[in-house]
Amino acid sequence: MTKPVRVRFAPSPTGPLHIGGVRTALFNYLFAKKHNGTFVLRIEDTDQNRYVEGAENYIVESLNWCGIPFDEGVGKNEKFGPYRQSERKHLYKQYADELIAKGHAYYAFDTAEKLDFHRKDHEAKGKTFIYNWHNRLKLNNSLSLSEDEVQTKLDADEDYVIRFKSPQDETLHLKDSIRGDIKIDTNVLDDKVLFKSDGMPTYHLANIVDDHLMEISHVIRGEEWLPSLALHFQLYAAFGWEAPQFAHLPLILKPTGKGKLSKRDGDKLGFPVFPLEWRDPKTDDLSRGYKEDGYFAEAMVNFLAFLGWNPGTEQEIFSLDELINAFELERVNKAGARFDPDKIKWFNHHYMQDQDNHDLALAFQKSKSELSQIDTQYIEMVIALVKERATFVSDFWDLSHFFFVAPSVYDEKASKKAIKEGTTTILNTVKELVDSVDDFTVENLQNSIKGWITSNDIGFGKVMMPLRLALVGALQGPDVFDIIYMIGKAETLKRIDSLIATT
RNA sequence: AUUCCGUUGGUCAAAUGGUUAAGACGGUUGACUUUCUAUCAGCAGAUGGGAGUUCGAUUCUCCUACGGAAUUCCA
Repeated sequence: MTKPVRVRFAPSPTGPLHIGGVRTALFNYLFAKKHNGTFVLRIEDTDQNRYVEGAENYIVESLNWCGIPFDEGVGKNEKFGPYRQSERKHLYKQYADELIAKGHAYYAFDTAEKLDFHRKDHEAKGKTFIYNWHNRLKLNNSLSLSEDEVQTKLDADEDYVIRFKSPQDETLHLKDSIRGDIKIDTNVLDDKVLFKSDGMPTYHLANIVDDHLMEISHVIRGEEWLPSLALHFQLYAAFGWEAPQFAHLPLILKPTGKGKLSKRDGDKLGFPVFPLEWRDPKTDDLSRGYKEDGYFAEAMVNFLAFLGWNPGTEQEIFSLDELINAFELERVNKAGARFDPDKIKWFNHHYMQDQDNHDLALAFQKSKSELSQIDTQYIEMVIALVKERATFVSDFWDLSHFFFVAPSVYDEKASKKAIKEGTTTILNTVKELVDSVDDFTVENLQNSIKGWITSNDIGFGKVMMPLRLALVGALQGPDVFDIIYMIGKAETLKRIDSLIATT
């Protein structure tokens, strides 16, 4: 008796998909998979003016990179195709006509300029202009004009739009899975345009027709659509169709300041808002992407899943499968969530630890010309040592350059802290000790040097700090003995000599 | 201006009509008898305000404040 779950993600190709869109897609995907349903991608390109070259392809690639590919859509399992609304253009007019025939819609001949004038005029008087029962008889449409006049205009090929006839004095009861019941007084609704004079439907009509034709069972979309819900409900009723269930996701807000996260915030605030980088075909501006910035798709997905949803347990790290399993629409929050760039870094650091060292080594090697001649296996061992401190592959060089190149300068502060009276003598002894270790292992090195320190009661700091400075050039990095072992005896002795030479 | 939605520490957030209101990020302190951006441990920090219902409200209702969204022949 329950219908199969079919959800859709329906972006318009007006630019790159931003992080809020990715989250909407993700929640749709999770919901679909959880219920063995189908995740549909539909391209809502009814506004030809805003069409951007490459945006559609970008959307598809982004979903793929995130690991949440669509099951059905453009170029894939086209059972209900086509999936671009521009290619479905011929479908919509008949539905608009049907509404006119049923008395739910009407022709309107008012020009955009005229309406604009009315809006401004009302605004100047502190009122809001609403095209509805209140004033539609004073305007230029098939309700105010005689049948002959209307026919004459239509015959003369005059521009017209088709508007929904919003009822007077009714109370609508809307249902939203996340927000519960919402009551709306129809008197505040306006007669929305359903069909534009350019022959294309508006979002509202196309959306309802397509969701119906594609047998969408649940509409999961952003909260910015909530004000349109009343219209959409009425449209389903006017057609006599069963409406899908609606769920409006909370907005994603800017990390600081006011308002929802917008496409321009990213470069302004220093973090990406797009999954992949995007070059604007018109301006040639490049916007950063999570992928190129070194984020792992799993980390981004995990983070995004927690923006507006949580499992109610203390678990925070979720694989995609675990998310599918745990996801429930009922646990989605109502309030908008602020985007936190720090938290996604934390997720990335976590996922970094799970990455394969060999893969990381290859990525690291590719990113740094200094490493091109170095044995990948050596790089892999280095990564094993520094990974726990890394959030991105791009962190590796700062964390590990001394495994590949001897320090050329010594950090000033560190030198002050590490080099004291007697340091030269100590370093000379360390050299002898290192030199005398025949079986060159971390353990033997440790036993030798630590043993010497303890038995002579010298103090670890006095030895370890200058030694570290000699090897690294600063007071940082992994265990000193690991470093010695990795760079080898000869290089170690050389570096100690270099430091002694400066004192 | 109007309509709708929302409001738990700086941020993400849990929980309940009834003891000290979880946890995470960030912050901070300490430990790791060598560093640290890592790790571990500790600490600080919250139910916007006002009424009402109730024995009791952060939880339910109303008002208010604040925030957000929408009011396009954009989606």
